[in-house]
Amino acid sequence: MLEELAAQGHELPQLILDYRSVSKLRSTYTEKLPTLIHPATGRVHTSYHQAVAATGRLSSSDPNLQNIPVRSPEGRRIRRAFIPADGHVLLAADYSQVELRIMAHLSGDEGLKKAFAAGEDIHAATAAEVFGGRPAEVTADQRRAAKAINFGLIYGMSAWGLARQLGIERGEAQDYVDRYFERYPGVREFMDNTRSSARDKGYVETVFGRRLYLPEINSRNNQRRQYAERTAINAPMQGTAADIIKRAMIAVDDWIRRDAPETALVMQVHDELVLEVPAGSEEKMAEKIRGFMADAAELDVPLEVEIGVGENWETAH
DNA sequence: GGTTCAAGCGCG
DNA sequence: AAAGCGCGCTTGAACC
Repeated sequence: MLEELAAQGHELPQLILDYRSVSKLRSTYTEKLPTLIHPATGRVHTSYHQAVAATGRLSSSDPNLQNIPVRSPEGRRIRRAFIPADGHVLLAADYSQVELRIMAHLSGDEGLKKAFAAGEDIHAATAAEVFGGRPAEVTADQRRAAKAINFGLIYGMSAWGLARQLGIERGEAQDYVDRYFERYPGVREFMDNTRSSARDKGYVETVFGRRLYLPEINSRNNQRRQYAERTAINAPMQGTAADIIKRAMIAVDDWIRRDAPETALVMQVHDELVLEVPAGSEEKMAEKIRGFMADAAELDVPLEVEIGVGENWETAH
C-alpha cells in the first residue's frame, strides 16, 4: 500500500499519490463538468435515482453531484464553480452527526442520548469516556481515535480494522472497543440485538419501517455472513438518515411551492440540502430550512442542522 | 466502434 | 482467510 509507505516517510509513494489525486480532479471535474453545461439553462443537471442504493439513499449520476471534492484545498477550488442564479445566494444545510444520533435513538443508550441532549462535541465526549478525563481536556489524538471508533461502530468495524485505521496494535484497539462498550452498554446491546433479529427475520429496517433483506445473514460462508452482519448494523442508521432527509425534502418542497417561489432546492448530498435563495432573505430562509430539517423526525435526541450561506458552494460551508 | 472488469479514488 | 457501510466515474486491459 502506497499510503503505508508514504506514512513511513518515503517520498516516491507520496508523489504518486499526489499525482493520482490531481489527475482525478482534472479528469473527473475540471475538464469534464464544463462540457456538461446545458446550453438552454447554463447549468449542469444531474439525475437522482431513488431505487439504486440498498439503504434508501438517493444516488446521483451524469454527472454525479454527490461526490464533488471538498476534503482537499485543491478540491475545494472546484466547489467555487457552483454558484447561484443572479440575485440569489447559495444556502447549504447539513445534518450534524445524524447517523450517530440515530444510533443513540435506536440503541436507547442513556450516555449517548445525554451527550447529544447536552449538545456536546460527540467525538470529544466519547474520547473522555474511553480515555478518561473531561471532554475539554481531550487531546487531539484522543479525539481522532474516538472519531474513528464512532465511525467504525456505524460501519460494523472490528478491532482489527480500528487498529489498522489508527496505526496501533490490535490489542490496544480491542481495549478501546471494550472500554467504549463499558461506557455505552446500550450500544453493544443494540448491535447484538440487531444481528440476532436480522438472523431470525432475514431483514433489518429503519425507524420508519423500510426494510433491507439480507439473504446471506445465515450463510455458512464466514466472509459472506460477516459482510451481511456489517450491513445489518449499518443499514438501519444509514437508511433512517436517508428517510429523514427525504421527509425534510418533501416539507421544503411543499413550502417552496406555497410560499417561496423564488427559492429552489438544487441539490441533495445524503445529509445536506443545497438551495438557492433570494439575496437578502437568507437569514429568514435559514431558519425555515433548519425547522423543516430538524422537525423531519421526532427521535429521542435532537436533530441539529448546520447552515452556511455564500456566493458559491465552497463559501456556503 | 463497443462492452466488461478491476483498480483506484471522489463524496457522505 | 478476511478484516469498514453506501454510492459513481475514469482509466487501462482484454475482448468482440
